[in-house]
Amino acid sequence: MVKKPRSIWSPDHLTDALHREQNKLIHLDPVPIFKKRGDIKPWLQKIFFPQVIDLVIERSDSGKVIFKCKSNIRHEYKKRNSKDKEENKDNEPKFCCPFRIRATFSLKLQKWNIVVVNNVHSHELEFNPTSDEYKKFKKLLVANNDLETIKNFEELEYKTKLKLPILPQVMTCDCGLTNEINWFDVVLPEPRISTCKTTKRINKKKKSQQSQSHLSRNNVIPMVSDSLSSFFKETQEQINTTIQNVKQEEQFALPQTPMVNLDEIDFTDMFKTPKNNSSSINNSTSLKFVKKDKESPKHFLQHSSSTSSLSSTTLLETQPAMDIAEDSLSYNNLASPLHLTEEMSTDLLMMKTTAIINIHTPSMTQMDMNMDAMTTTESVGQVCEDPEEEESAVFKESAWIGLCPGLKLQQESDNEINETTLQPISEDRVTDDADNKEQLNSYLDFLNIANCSI
Amino acid sequence: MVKKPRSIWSPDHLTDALHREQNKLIHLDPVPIFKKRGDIKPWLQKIFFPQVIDLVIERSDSGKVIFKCKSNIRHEYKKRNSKDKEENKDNEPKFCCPFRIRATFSLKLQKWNIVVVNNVHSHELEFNPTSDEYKKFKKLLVANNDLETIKNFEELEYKTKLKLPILPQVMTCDCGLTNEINWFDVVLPEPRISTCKTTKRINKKKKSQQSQSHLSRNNVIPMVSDSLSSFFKETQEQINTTIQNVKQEEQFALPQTPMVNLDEIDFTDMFKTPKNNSSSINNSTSLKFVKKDKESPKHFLQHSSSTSSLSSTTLLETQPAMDIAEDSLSYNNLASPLHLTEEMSTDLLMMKTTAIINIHTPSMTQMDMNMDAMTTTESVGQVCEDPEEEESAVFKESAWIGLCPGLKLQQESDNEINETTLQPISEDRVTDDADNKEQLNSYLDFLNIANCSI
DNA sequence: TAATGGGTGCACT
DNA sequence: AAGTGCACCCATT
Ligand SMILES: [Zn+2]
Ligand SMILES: [Zn+2]
Repeated sequence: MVKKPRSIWSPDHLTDALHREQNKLIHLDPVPIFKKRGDIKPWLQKIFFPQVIDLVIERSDSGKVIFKCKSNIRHEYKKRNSKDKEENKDNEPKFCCPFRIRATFSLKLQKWNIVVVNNVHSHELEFNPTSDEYKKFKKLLVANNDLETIKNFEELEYKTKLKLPILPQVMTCDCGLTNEINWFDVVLPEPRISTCKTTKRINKKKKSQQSQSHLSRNNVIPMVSDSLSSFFKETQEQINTTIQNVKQEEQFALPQTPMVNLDEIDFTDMFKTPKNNSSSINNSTSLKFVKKDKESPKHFLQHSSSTSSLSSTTLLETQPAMDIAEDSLSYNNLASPLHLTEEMSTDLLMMKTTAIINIHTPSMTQMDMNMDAMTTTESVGQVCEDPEEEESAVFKESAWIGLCPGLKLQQESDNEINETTLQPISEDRVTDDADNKEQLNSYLDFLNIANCSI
Repeated sequence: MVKKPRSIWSPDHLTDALHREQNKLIHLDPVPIFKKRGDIKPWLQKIFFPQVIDLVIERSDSGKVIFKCKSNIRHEYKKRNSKDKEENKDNEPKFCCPFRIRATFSLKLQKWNIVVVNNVHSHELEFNPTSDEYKKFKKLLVANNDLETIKNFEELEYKTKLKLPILPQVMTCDCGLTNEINWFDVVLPEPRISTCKTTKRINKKKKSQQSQSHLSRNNVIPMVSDSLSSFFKETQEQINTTIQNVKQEEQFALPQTPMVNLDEIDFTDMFKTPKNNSSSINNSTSLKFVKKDKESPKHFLQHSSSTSSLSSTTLLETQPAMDIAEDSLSYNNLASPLHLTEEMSTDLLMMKTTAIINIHTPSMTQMDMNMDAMTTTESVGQVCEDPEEEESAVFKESAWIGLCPGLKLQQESDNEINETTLQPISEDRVTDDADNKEQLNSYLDFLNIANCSI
């Protein structure tokens, strides 16, 4: 049983936390002292509505409150498919988003601890000012005469109406390093998701078409940034470790932490196709890391809001990458170096930051991710399999799977790819060199499959 | 879409209704005038606790209340399997009993109508005086100072403790014909069920062993009575039709209704093996019906509590019967006459009644029955099947199926039989003649498969 | 509360 | 990320 890694974030930097820690528990700290357990939900809503997450209570008792996303399956489904009711009724998916927030009362500390348990979603996120939860929330704000918050949410509603950016907002901090860090002009909040049910099978031939159509929607950080960022995992882990130490030892110390200077990365041969055998995955990267002093790693993490959280589409079209995925689903670093084109370098420069680049490739479908998370549990079961056939596909089952009854993992076939409902980002900005592009795709496949979160 | 047949029963004869009408809607009439919808549940509990059915509300609003069996999956499961918790947690079935009672407020009639919607269960029924629902119910009785009911339930508890018969009770009626009708000395309430999850696959060779072990438990009406009773379906239907008419036309008229006089049944060649082709199933039986005047059919039905509701075990071991089942799952009468041994005749005489004999062969497993009920709905879906394989088993899905996520119908194999958790009744009391026995078994198989409810 | 079916928030157990 | 009893919803017809 593998324990999920923990991270600790201030609620003030929730945006960052949610975008970075897709595979970690997110402990929110500090949090207010709640007098009643009923006070928790409004507080969470105050910080999660702007994250376009509509919370409801799943279960609660005197010592625990479990929050989840409000089910909007009906609306979503209707929106997508207003006709063919009879036929669709059966296919209508259950709402099975695994995102949870757990609030538990610690008797020892006499306070409520709040943890984001599963920071992924099975659905698109959108701010819905007409939702019941939001209406109730606003009523409460009025009742509490919380004018400041009311004003903020009126602004949020206004922005939503005008299709202005919602999530993109400067994260202010008193460290003096925040100013240059800002969001790129993302218009709509990006789903940090892929979904189990909205994962569609499309013919591989349609891929470029799809990319094209999606390209025009958002103006986003090019994919290469995400790809590149996958190289920094090791560094990030070192930093995280250090941060934990700092937290425990001395809050404001400035430890010697390995930092990445992009100028010093060795870009030679970066686009070589990755080897097909999984044993090579664990090799170290060819990146050279340089230490950069006089930077607080804590600040560093907190200011990473400049990175894009936009998810790239899942592109499982090349066989090598798929083989790797099947053999070894790991978060290890890449075996081979990545080749950077001039344009990529430009993109990197545009970021004007030495921050570690976050990658949010919802590479696996949501269910894949659940499957991955599942391995941290001990439960093993059979789902949807004839008990007679022992050699038929048996896969581990978790409570998450249980949320989507009737769901079955799809097996890849050669001429199909999984396309999620995510907006793919502009592939063509990466390079015009066909060869390089193919190699890049191979890499992206791998990155997607490995679900790197650096 | 086939509509489920309706039946109308007085709550005073609920025992009969539940034992007879396994495949019909049971409209309870008359029912009290309920002032609040909250009054419905206590009233239902008052009459359903003695039926060993522990009701809870599934869903309610101002215009309807849906009741279902209280989930006791935890207890049941623990009882059966107290160790291996970790492993069992995954296999632990969801509670999926299809039994429902629907109370709807009729605006037109300004009254609540109560209908038993699906009179089958996926679990054993047992009276549990320690259940929460029962405790709450008793508190309410005390609060209402309902001494009579309190006394009755104390008696019920007392009987339960001493393992005395609970359900067997004389149905009193002012018609003067009730006295001779009584329950046989059944000690424990018999489950009118088989269950989806407790259906076990055992080797056919163990069958006689199983029968033997079960034989000693209960003293019950021999199986032949049930078998014989299947001949009376047509009559029953005529009676039912007549009853409907009587109800509508003249409540206390004494119409000329076909009645069965057992002395006049032609028992010749009764044990011939049924023909294998389904077309013969619809033939009329060779029974001779004699009309018996001066009997109210209404009374007749109401006094049927003398019949046994004990379910026989599922014996799908003979191929002919199975073929019939596959070809045509119907409620039609038997094609061939049934042969009665002397002992059977004695058994029949023991019943001392001309009441129609009820047959409650939970022949199909619970899920089979659900599947059958399913055909009354329009929903068709795929469950647990790879969408890629079009030729793989696809079966209709209903809401009931949905109650048991991950459940899959089992297909019969030649050397296996389905044994339910039901207590099989004494096969060897029927006859010692091996030939006859085999023929009888064939018949029983058919009866089981046809799930006759006469 | 036209009748009838189902989803789901959430606190009790 | 307890399972479920129950009620406030909404859906279709
Ligand atoms: Zn979600
Ligand atoms: Zn039941």
